[in-house]
Amino acid sequence: MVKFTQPRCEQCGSKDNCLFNTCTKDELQEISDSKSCNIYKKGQVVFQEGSLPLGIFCLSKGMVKVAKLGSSGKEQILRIAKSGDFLGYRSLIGESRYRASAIALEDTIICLIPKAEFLELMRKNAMFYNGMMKVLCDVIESAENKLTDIAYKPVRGRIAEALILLDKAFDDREQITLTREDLAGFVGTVKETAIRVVSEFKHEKLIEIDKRSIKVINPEGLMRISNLYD
Amino acid sequence: MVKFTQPRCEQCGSKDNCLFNTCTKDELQEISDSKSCNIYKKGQVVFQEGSLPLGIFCLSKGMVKVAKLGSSGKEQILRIAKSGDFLGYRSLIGESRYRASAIALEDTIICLIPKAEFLELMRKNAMFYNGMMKVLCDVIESAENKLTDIAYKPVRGRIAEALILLDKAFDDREQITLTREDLAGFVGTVKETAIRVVSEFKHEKLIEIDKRSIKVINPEGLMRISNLYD
DNA sequence: CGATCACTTGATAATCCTCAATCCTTGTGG
DNA sequence: CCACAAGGATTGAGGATTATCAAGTGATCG
Repeated sequence: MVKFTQPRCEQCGSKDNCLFNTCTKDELQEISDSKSCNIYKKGQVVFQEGSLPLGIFCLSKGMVKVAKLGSSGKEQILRIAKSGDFLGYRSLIGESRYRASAIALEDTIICLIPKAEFLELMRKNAMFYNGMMKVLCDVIESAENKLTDIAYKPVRGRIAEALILLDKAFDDREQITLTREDLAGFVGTVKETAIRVVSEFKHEKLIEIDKRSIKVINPEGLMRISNLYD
Repeated sequence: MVKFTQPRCEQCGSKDNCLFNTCTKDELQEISDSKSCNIYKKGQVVFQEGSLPLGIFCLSKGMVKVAKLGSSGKEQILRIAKSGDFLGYRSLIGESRYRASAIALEDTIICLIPKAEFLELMRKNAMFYNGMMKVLCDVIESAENKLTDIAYKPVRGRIAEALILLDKAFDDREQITLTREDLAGFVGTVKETAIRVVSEFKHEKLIEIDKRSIKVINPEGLMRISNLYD
């Protein structure tokens, strides 16, 4: 275990694209004082489907997949969280166990804000409360879109769409560094099928492959494929 | 058009299983004064995907499907709302257009509470605000479950699961009166496939069919089939 | 430099969709 | 009250899509 000084929200590199930007200086200080931060290595589990939430996680640096186990042990990735995003709020607010697991896609820094502190903040800060509500609405929207896509859009269209989404999500890296298996889990198919489609896209010059990472070079083309089935 | 006296929340048959049960007498009166109610006949559209929300709908009597259009015009049913349920809150709170349509499954009575009134209520009544938040969390949970099921659980398992869910949703009727096409839309398949599976379940004595409606007679058996693929 | 993990490819098979034809139920107008 | 129209339910055949299984190859890392 690396020695590591607990970072404070005030200095956090993600403080601007985080809902905590609705907080006052005092509130931020209180959060900083009460939270506890951790380094999670690639592949490490942040929280596990079925366990009880003790607070909410705030992703300071890195990327995390939020996934559920589906039939025959296949993993459905619900969303990919980036720095500044919260994790585990649904279970905390909904007062239930985690319905999905969170797993680091790379080495990350994640802080845990205790439940009491988070609820207190929601009570006190209306902007924060409203912001959380908007976040919940966005999550609903994207889940329902994904649901509809998986139901009726063929894999080819879903992967085209996913690559466009991921291209935006990974914008600071210029490349999508997801495993083929994770990409498959993201669109609800299996590794082999994902590989075949990705390989098609490469031949069609819609993407380029550098080692394992994918670089989108023709987003319009992907968009067209995605919308072919609308 | 039938003449029809505007019902008031205080007398609404669904007032107990409605979030408005967190409201004070005064608040309820204010809502009643500001809302406008309507009869929607079976098949009638309550609101349309893509249009702008003017308020939230409260379902006083009847059942409504909330559905999105998927690829090649297929309809994905996101959820089925019952009396006491709200409709259209996601778009209102998320400040977006409707991402799905709501269509009456039978003759219904639905009230429209103006946006301003609803937002005012959220501001004033913390219990109501909290209740809405819980509702949003529940919607996320069920959307994500459905998403995962559609991704990896075969149709047979999905229909078994849906019949159990619908059996509860339709509890006051003892029968599930969905069209086969709606059932198909609910689980993300096509009419013919749904028909075949339903017919299998009938032969396996898990359900009975009376005219068009489905009656679950062996929920455990359906549950077993649903979980076969977990 | 072996070993592990990710990626790739091909053959095969299961699942599910599409299309087309037909039947049954329900409601409606004469 | 009956005939007919319309919509829903059903069935079968055929085919497309996607999953599964097996057998590799290439990359990465201690």
